Amino acid sequence: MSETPKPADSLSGPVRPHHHGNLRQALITASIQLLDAEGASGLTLRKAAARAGVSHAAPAHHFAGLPDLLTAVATEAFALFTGAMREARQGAGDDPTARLEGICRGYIRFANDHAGLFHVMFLAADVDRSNPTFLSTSETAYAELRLACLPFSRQAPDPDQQLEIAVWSLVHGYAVLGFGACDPKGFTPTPRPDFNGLLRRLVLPAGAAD
Amino acid sequence: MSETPKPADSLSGPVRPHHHGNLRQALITASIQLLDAEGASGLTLRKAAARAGVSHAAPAHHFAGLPDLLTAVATEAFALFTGAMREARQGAGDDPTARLEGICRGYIRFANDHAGLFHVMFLAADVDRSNPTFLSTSETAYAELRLACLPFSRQAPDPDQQLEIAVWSLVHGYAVLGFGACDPKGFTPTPRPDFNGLLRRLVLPAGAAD
DNA sequence: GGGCTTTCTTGACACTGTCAAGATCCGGAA
DNA sequence: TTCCGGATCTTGACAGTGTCAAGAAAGCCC
Repeated sequence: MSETPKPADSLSGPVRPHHHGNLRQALITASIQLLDAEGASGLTLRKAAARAGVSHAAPAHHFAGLPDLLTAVATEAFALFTGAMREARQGAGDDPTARLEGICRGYIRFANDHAGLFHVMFLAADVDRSNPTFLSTSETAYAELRLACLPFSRQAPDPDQQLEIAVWSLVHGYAVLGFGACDPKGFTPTPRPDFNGLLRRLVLPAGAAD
Repeated sequence: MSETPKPADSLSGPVRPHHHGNLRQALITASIQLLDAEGASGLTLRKAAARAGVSHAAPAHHFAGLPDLLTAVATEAFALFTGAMREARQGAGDDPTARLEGICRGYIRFANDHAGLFHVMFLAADVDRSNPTFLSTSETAYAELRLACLPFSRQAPDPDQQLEIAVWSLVHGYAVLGFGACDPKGFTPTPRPDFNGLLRRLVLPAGAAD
C-alpha cells in the first residue's frame, strides 16, 4: 500500500534491475498463479505483469499479445496436466482397469482443482491450438490416456482408436459437466454418479461392470 | 406507417409501451445474434444495446449486470437446444437406437453450429446456474436425453441414471473436444471417429456394436 | 394538470489490451 | 577502457469494456 519509490541515487539495496532476467517464464508462472487463484477470468496481461514486478507494457516484448501468452500458458498447463495424470497412474498399481481409473481420476481432479487452467487449455477462444509446441505438449497428455486404453483394445495389441476417443470424451464430458466437482454446477443429479462405474460400462464386457 | 421496426416477439397485439417496447427480449435476441455471428467473445453489453437501438446504459434497467444478461441468454439458448434435439429425434424414426443417435446428432450439431451460444450455456463463468428458470429450462433439455436412454436401461423399465450420465458425458465431451466439428481444434486424430460407434459401444452389449 | 415511476440518455470512472516514444541497461566492437 | 547498437523495460496514450450517478422523457394513476 505505502509504495515509496526509491531515490535514484540509492546505491546499495535490493533495487529491481531494469532487466528482469527471465521475464517470459515469470509471466507464464504468474499467469498460472492468477488462474488458479481467481479462475478463468482472473488472468490479465496487466495483472500478470504486476505480479511479475514489471510495468503493464513489458509483456509485449515477450508475447505478441494476449493470445500468445494464453497459448504459452496452455502449453505449460498441459505439461502439468500430463504430470497429474502420470502421478495418478503410478499410484494406482498395475491392474489395467485400476490404472485407467487412476488416470481418469487424475484427469477429473485436475479439471476441478485447476478450473481456470483447464478453461484456458481446452476452451479459451484465442489460444492458438495449431501452435507446434502446444500441439506436441497436448498430444503427450493424450498419449497418457491412450496408453492406458491399450489393454482394452478390441484389436489388441493394436490401439483401438474408437475406444480412446470414447474414453477421452467420457472423462472430459464428465469433468466439464461438473459431475465430479465438489461444487456442482446446478443440474447435477443426486446421488452423484461415480465415474468408475461409467468407465467400466464402456471398457468392460456387458454384465462385468457390476 | 412510420413505425420503428418491431422487436422479435409481440406479446399482446398492437399495444406496445411506447419507446422500444420489450427491450429485455430485444437484448436477449440481439445477444444471441451476436454470439452466433461473432462467437463467445462477441457478446458485449454495449454491442447488444447498440443492436437493440438503445444507449449503452439502457440494459441496466432490465438486467442487474452482464452476468444477469448471460443467464437469460443461456436460458433461452437451452430452449433452442431442446428444440434442436427434439427435431433431430423426430426425424430419426422409431427405433430406440436410431432415436438416441438422432438426439446425440442434434446435440453435437447444435454445439458446432452455435459455438458461442454453447459456450455461454455450459461454460461461461458468470452465468448463474442456480437460477430457477435456468435450472428448469436446462433440465428440460436433459430430460430429452434421459427419455431416449430409457430403452437401454439395465433396470428397465426404471431409468438407469448411470447410463444417462455416461451418455451425456460422452456426447458432451465429444462435442466440446471438437471431434464432430468441421473445423477441428488441432489434436483431432484422423480419420475422424464417428459418434454412433462410440455410442453403441456404451449402450449395446459388447460385440453387438460392430 | 400534478406527481410518481419506469425507461432511457449522458457522462464519468476504473479497468482491459495495444501501440508509440523514450529511458535504461547489456554486450560486443574499436 | 570507451562507445554504440539493440534488447529490455517504462511512461503515456487510445479505444473498448462494465458499471454507476444524475438527469431527461414518457407513461400511469390520482
